[in-house]
Amino acid sequence: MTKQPRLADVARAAGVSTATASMALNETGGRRIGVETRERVRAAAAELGYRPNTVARGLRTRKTQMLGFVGDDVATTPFAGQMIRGAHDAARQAGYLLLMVDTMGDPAETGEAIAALQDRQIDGILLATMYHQIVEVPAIIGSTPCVLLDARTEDGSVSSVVPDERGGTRGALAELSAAGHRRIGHVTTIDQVEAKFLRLATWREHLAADGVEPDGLMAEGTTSMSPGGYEAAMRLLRRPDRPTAVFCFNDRMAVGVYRAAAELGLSVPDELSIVSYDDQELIAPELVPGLTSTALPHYEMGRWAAEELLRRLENPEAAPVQHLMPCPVSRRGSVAPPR
Amino acid sequence: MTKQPRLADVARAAGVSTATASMALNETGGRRIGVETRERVRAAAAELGYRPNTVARGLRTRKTQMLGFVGDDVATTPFAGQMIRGAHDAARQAGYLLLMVDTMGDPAETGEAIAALQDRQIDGILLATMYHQIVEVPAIIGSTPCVLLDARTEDGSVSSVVPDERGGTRGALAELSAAGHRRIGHVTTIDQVEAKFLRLATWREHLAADGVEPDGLMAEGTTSMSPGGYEAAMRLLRRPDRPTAVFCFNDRMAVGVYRAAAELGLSVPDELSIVSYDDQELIAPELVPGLTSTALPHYEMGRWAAEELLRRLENPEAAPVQHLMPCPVSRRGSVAPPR
DNA sequence: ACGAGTTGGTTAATCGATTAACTCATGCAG
DNA sequence: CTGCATGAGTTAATCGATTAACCAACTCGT
Repeated sequence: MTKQPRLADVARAAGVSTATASMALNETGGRRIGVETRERVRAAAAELGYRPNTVARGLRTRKTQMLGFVGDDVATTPFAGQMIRGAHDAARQAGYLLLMVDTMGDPAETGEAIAALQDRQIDGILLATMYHQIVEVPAIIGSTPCVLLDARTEDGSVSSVVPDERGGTRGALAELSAAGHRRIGHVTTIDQVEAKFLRLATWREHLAADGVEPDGLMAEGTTSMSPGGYEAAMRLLRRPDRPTAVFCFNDRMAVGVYRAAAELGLSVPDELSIVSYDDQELIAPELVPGLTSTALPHYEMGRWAAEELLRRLENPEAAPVQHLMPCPVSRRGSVAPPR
Repeated sequence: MTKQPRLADVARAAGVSTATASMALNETGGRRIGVETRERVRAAAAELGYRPNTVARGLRTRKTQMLGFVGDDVATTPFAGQMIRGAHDAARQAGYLLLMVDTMGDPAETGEAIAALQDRQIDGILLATMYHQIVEVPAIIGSTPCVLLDARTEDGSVSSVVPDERGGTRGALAELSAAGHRRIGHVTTIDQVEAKFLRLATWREHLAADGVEPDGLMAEGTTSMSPGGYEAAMRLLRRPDRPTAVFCFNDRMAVGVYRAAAELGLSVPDELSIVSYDDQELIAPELVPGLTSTALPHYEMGRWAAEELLRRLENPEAAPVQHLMPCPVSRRGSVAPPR
């Protein structure tokens, strides 16, 4: 295979200068280039199979058509893939590619990662965390356009997208209320994370709006099937005044709740309705009965973040946007009217 | 913040030419640069916070310190993350970054992805598939160095790494044999994939070596908990001469086998031992009892592939290597001696 | 028929490094 | 005292595009 043709080769083949060739191919330079010439250049480029060298172009224009994706743990969470994919799809549609770095949650590593990306002249950075949290943007990011994914800053100085936890929680609880439940329990995590606070607060509000006292209706555990979800559910369900339905912090804990219910002889959903959060592919649809669960919109968040970043590249002066992505409920068989 | 310093700025600050500055910083050009000068340049660079512009360097050297990672489905499989992470870690350690593209399994898209990566002058390409298969390398790849990840070619003309399915299967079966099982059933998938063929063949060999007839000991189903694993297991376990142990194609199907066993009143592991493949984080350790399962070494394969690719960049003439990555067994509670 | 606009290009500078080729002392053998 | 290494840098070309600044030839309005 001979060497890749350069712009100069195309220009020569079309009998014009490289300047003309460049302008013809890029539709740039206004009305300068005649229709017939443009066609000739196009034909020559197609004939030679010319592909512009993005590195050379990048050097001149300072734009590389690459976006940096910095994640704090790409591998171990099952959600990461969807976030990356969303960002990837949006980027690719616009002709951009994603340059990925995983920092394993190490702040020093994050700084180096951002620097490494900047060295490569990426056009912008997506800063992703693997669960919803409040972060500070590293100073090194400087004036590089940046959007936060599944995270936000305290002051809202940077565009960001996070799941609408309150809306998602209301959606899950609405499933229970619609079925007639009032005494709705909550099995939550001991981890002090943003998602916990928001889901817990929304659950409290929901009960309050319904005139129900939350005392004795909440139990905490580690974020795990067992002992976390299981033991918390046991504490909740062994009470004489046990709830008729439970809202779980997430699907993994919900597995423990199923187990506890089975052990106590409570059939789901007839004697105990269950709703949850996360809608994990390997869990929610596979439980018997299927678990009604609110999905975290990772794909959509990834997509939105990349689109927002691209928008900011066009228009760097636009005010930052804090976006709440809706969390849709996947309705399955774990909800029924209370007995 | 003022503009990034260029090499020329460093050179001026150190009172030398850019050529000298470049050679001093890169340890290149042999003994040309005096010790004292080198130090002076180094100090100036550090002082100014100089970082070389990789785009400019790439244009000149035709090396971008970037590797392309082309996956056929980055998002939907839970394994992808580990593969990416392995490749990422190896690349990063060597100063490389990963440029990712997901083709969603579309061959046309794959071609475009490779072209897009080549336009960006990536130094090499990792071609990953999300499950072990035999592929052809797209012609467009030309002379770009390339390593296959979780795939191989028919003719072995390209370096590749795939899981050692036979070794992994022998490992799983050895757990059962060591416990004293001889009539070992196999629940496998109807999908005609490489993994199925290899695991099935190895299981047959294992039985043959033990003088056991495989008739009636195998059942197929879709690759799912239910109906796949469940129904296949039911067919196998309802027979009067049912096996005392089952080797499952993967963890998802094993969940169905657990369910079938429970339904038939067979306790695991006392009345039925179970081993499986994949060792999925959300499944194998969470079942009760924990499922003994052979892990697919995705992280290690990703790492090996990137390392091999980097080796080939150094030495493009080296003969291609077909690597089999060992699959270690995670021992849990699902195996006991037959009654 | 002359200056002012268009049209449709071309020339050459530039982006920021790397590196081949050259220069200029010095040292030293013969 | 000539001539050839050797050491330590410098000059300038180069990678492959983009684009600001020019330029020549026409078209018109007055």
